[in-house]
Amino acid sequence: MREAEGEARRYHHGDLRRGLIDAARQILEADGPSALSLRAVARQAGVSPAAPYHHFKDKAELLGAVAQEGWRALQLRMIQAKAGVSADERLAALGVAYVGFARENPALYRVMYEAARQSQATGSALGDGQGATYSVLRDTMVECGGEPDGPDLELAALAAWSSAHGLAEMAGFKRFHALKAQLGGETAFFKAVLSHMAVFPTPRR
Amino acid sequence: MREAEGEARRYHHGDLRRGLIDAARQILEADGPSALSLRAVARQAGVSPAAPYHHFKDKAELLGAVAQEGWRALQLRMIQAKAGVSADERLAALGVAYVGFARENPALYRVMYEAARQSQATGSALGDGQGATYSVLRDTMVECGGEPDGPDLELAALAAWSSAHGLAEMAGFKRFHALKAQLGGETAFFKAVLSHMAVFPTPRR
DNA sequence: TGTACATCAGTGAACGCGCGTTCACTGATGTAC
DNA sequence: TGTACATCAGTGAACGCGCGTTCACTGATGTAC
Repeated sequence: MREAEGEARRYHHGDLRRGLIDAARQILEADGPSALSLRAVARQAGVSPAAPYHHFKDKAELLGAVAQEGWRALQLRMIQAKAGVSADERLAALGVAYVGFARENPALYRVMYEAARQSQATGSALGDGQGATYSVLRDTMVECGGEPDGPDLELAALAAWSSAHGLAEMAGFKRFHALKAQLGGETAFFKAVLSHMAVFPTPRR
Repeated sequence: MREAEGEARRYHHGDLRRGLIDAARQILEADGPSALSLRAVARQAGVSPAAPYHHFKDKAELLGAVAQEGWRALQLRMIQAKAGVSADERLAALGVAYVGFARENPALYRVMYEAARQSQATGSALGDGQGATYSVLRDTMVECGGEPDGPDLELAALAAWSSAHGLAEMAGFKRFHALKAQLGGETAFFKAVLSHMAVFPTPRR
């Protein structure tokens, strides 16, 4: 399908920039990162292959925008997750939120890291979504009693971030399906694994 | 350059299968996974684009072989790392070995996981290098006092595997360069981060 | 040891494909008077 | 309110490219006698 809605096709799209980013996400969800070409995005948005160039300098810039929105969404989800949770459960909540997001949007998640690596390689920080998201974790660690600005806080934050990222990537492997089922679902599974990582303290009940 | 050695060019390569896999690794090291096309591999091996088809069914099979060798190498490195190390330091040694390998061969490491995901998606287990490597970790956990075959062992092994994988992916970000330098090098850095993860017990000195 | 021949492992040209990007263009919109 | 015109946001055709794969071929190798 070329159009999401039955609306009459207009020569001017209205907000094609938005439309292109949405189209990219639809492609990611449906066919994964390898299907994400500029032409495919234009096709999905119902527009000619040249149209995107009025809104993005090149393919990299479009992908960067998609990634940036992804980081922003993850960040918001983490902020929501920690709201109203007691200090000793806050980090665990953050971890579950992080891994949950990554598992629900695996292709987008991949693109987010690809963009972060890319923007580091090219030196362009173009809206450092990864940095802002990482800050949410570090701030939370301080709230939960971490010594601010010491190497120990940084180490703990990196350990937590790594653990969550690693789990997000591993959770997709069939090898762990049985374990997941045994524990009664994704969320319980995430909690259980995270509770084995010292940086995600979970009060044992 | 088309030939690595000054040896006279022979019509028959001798062991082109080997040569192609080596060529692939050279490309990975030099230009990363995105440069890894069948044609590029043939070029690097000094052979026509059609030649690889006498040794591999298609591109996926070649990449699978490269990945398989990578998993095997990682496995050996882990086995070496744990040899002759006392039980209470064995897991930490394994973690350092794992992360070290991934950091020294980042492009190969990426291809290894790509292949693992792929072979899971297509159902073909074609030499499950990831499985064998994971087993080294799980076996080590049992040696170090884990209850065999319980869900707890599986959880701990997954937690450790995730942590190491996550750290391997994060260690490349500039964000952590200062911390790495502060701790005095890669290995010390890996040890420090891993020691924050409960599943990698490190005796504090 | 020499020769005929089957088999193996290469070649090189060609295929169709989808890609990112550019270009001259045109239809729609908004603003000045 | 109507009209001229600049600007904006599209079109569609074309570019060159590298890709994976196939094909008919040929040079090299090894085996039977």
